[in-house]
Amino acid sequence: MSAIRVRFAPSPTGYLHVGGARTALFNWLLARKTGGTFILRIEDTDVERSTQESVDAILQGMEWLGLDWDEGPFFQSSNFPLYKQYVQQLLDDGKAYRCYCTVEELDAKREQAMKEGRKPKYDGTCRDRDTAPVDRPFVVRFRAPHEGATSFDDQIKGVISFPNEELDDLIIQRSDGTPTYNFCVVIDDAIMKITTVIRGDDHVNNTPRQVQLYEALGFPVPQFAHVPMILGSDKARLSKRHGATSVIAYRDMGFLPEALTNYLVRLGWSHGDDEIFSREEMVAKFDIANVGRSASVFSPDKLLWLNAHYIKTGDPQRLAELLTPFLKERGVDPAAGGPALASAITTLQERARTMIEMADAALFYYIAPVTYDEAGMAKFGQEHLLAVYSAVITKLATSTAATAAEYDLLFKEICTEQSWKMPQVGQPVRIALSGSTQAPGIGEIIATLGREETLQRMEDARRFVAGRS
RNA sequence: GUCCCCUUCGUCUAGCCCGGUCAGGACACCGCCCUUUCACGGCGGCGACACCGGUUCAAAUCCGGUAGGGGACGCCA
Repeated sequence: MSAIRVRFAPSPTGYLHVGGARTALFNWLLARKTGGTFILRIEDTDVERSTQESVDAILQGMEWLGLDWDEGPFFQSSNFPLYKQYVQQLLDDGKAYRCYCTVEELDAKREQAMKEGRKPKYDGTCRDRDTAPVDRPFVVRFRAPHEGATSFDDQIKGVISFPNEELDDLIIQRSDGTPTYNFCVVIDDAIMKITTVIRGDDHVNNTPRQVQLYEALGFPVPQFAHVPMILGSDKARLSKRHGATSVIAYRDMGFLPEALTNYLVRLGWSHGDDEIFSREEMVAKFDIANVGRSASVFSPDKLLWLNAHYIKTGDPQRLAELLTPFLKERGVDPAAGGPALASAITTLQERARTMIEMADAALFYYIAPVTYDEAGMAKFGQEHLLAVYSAVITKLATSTAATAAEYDLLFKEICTEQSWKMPQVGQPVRIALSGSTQAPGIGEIIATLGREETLQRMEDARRFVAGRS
C-alpha cells in the first residue's frame, strides 16, 4: 500500500449521477494505480435532505460500476461529537467566535450589499463584540484572516490564489449545534489522512477557506485536484433536462458498466489517441496530470458507440445473464425453452447497441412470428413465395446441415437449382422465420432456431401465404 | 456586482510545459465498397487553434489585453 489515500464523498440527497460517478472513478483509479486506499464517505451533515434511499442508490451505483472501496462507508452524522470538539478547540483558541446575527439580518445585509455592488460577505458584526447576549441562539464562525492571500497548487488547474479580503467568516456550526459542510470535510479529510482530494471544480471556491481551516487546526493540507464539470448538449450544467443522469438509469437502458466507465474516463482525461480502455488499462494509464482543465459535454452518441463495442466483443455467456432481465420484462423466460440464449446472442452482438435493442431483436427466437412484415412480403408474388417456402422445406427436410455456414450453403444450392437470386430467397425466408426484414443471417437464424422449429415456422408461413388469395 | 476558473473540428480530445507537424485520432454526419435484409467491417470526405496585439526568421504553442462561457458568493453539499 502506498501512502496515497483518496475518498469519494457524495451527499445522500439523490442517486449517483454521472458527474459523481466520474469523480468516484478518478479517485478509484488513482488509488488502484498507486496501490493506495479508496475511501467512501457519505456527507450527510444536512440531516433534513439526506435519505437512506439515496445512500442505497449511491452504493448500488458504485457496485454496478465496479468501484469498490477499501474503507467505509463512513457517515459524517456519526462524527458529530468529534466536530463539536474541534469547534470548541477553535473557540478556545480564539480562532472562532459566536455570532448572534439572525438569518433575517444576514439576508437583509446580503441583499443590501448586492444592491450596492459590494461583495455579499459577512460584515463581521459579532467578530469583535465583547458582550455575549444570554439566551439567544448563535452560530459559530471561523475568524478568517483579512490580510494577505490564500493559495494552493491544484494538480489539475495549477496555482490558484484568493485574496483573503474576498473570504468572509464562514459558519462552522449552525444554531442547532450541527456542524456545516466546509468544516466537516476538513476534519474528516484530516482524520482519515486523505492525501489527495479529487472532487468537482464547483468546490474550487471552498478550497481557500478549507485551507485556512486546516492551518488553524494544525492539520497538514492535502493535495487538491479539481475535476471540471460535465455539461449537457447546450453547455449548461448537466441535468435531467439533458436526459438520464443517474448511473442506474443507464443500466436500465441497457448499458454495460464497462462502457459507462470507459466513456466517463475519457471525459476530461486522455491517453494519447486511445479510446478503448479495459479496466486494467485504465488503471495502468490513468494520471491526474492528463486530466484537462475545461468542462466537457456529455455525448450520448459516443457512449452508445462504446456500448456497442463492448456488446460486440463481450462474452455471450455473460451477456446472457445481463440480458435475461430485459427479456423477462418482455414476457420471455429464455430458460423455459427455445434456443440457448448465448447462441442467440452470438447472432445479435453486431446488431445491438444496447441490451434493450438486443432484447427486442432476440424476441423472435422465443416467440414465433404471429404477423409478417407486410411491405417486405409485398415485394414478392404469392406464387413465388409459395415456391420458395416449398423448396426450402423440401431441401431442409432432407439435409444434414447443422451449422450456419452449412445452412447458407444449402440456400446457395437452392438458388442455383431454381435460378433464383439470393435476395429472392433470403428475404422471404427471413420474414417467415423472424416476421421481420431486419434480422441476422438466414444461416445463423436456422442454426440457432434448430431444424424442427425452422420447419414449423416455414410451414406456418406457407399456410399464411396460401390462405390469403 | 465581486472573486475564481475555462476557451483546438458539431462533440470528446492529441499537440502546448521544451515555438518550426499538410494541426493528429475518435464519435456524429456524408459518400463509396463489402453484402442475403439489418447491422458489422473497410476506404474516403466534411470539419477547429475565440478575438486583437506583442515577442520571434517562425506562434495553437511564449507574453499582454478583449470577448464569450462556466463556477462560487447559504445556518446546501
